[in-house]
Amino acid sequence: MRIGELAERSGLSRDTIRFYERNGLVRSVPGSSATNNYRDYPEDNLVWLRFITGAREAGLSIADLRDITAAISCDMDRTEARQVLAAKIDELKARADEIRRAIDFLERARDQTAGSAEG
Amino acid sequence: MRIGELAERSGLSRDTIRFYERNGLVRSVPGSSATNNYRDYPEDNLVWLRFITGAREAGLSIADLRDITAAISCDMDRTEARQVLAAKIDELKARADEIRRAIDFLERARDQTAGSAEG
DNA sequence: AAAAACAATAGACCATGGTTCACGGTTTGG
DNA sequence: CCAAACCGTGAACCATGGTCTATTGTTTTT
Repeated sequence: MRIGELAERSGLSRDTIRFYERNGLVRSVPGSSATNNYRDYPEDNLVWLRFITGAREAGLSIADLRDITAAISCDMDRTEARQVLAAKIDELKARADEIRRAIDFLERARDQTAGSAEG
Repeated sequence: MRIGELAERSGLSRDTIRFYERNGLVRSVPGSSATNNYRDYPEDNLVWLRFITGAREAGLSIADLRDITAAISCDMDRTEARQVLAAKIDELKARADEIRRAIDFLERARDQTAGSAEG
């Protein structure tokens, strides 16, 4: 599909998709037409962009996602790929821990800010 | 304590602390000297900055933390404060969910990138 | 008392992650 | 056929979250 359709269906803007592509997060192939240089974005980009979007919300950087894309696209040998993925998984787990701590802190603070029906 | 000591003991730079202060994340009071305008940073800023640092790693923005600081500093009435805190807690929980999903995805990808001893 | 360290303020600077704009070419709908 | 919508490219622009650099004045240290 062309970029406009991908944008429409992924909910991202054309510009964001192009930005991701420039940074190695999205892959496309030359389109079939000889009269233009429109690119073709394979269907699986839809699933992929859903992951990317979630991963961005999870706090992974563009650089992180470039590495992950390379690892999953077999741009590197299996050993390296697994190392990259393991490293990002660890990063995410560390972030999850920070979040748990922050939630704890905030819940305690909220509970100390007693309700309006307090004595 | 003065900003240098706070920086030293918190592990943040003076500049970062001043930046946080400008943005309402840190509070200080005028120092006791009449000959300068050095500010005094109460001891509890140490605990507070530890939270701030963790919360930043957890993905809360400066704006989020400004709101949280205001809520916890009783700059607003209890009802509003509890609402703010509840909203930030929800935000963090949503992010935690995204992280779980991303970890799932990456672990599956890692496991499909079979080990070097594969067939 | 003079140098070195520290403080406050203001403004410039930087990286990240997009977004917008200007341009020329292509396709598509009426 | 021709305007509207689409595409690719490149560069400018923007907000966020700091960081660095003067500049000026105040302790501390020697």
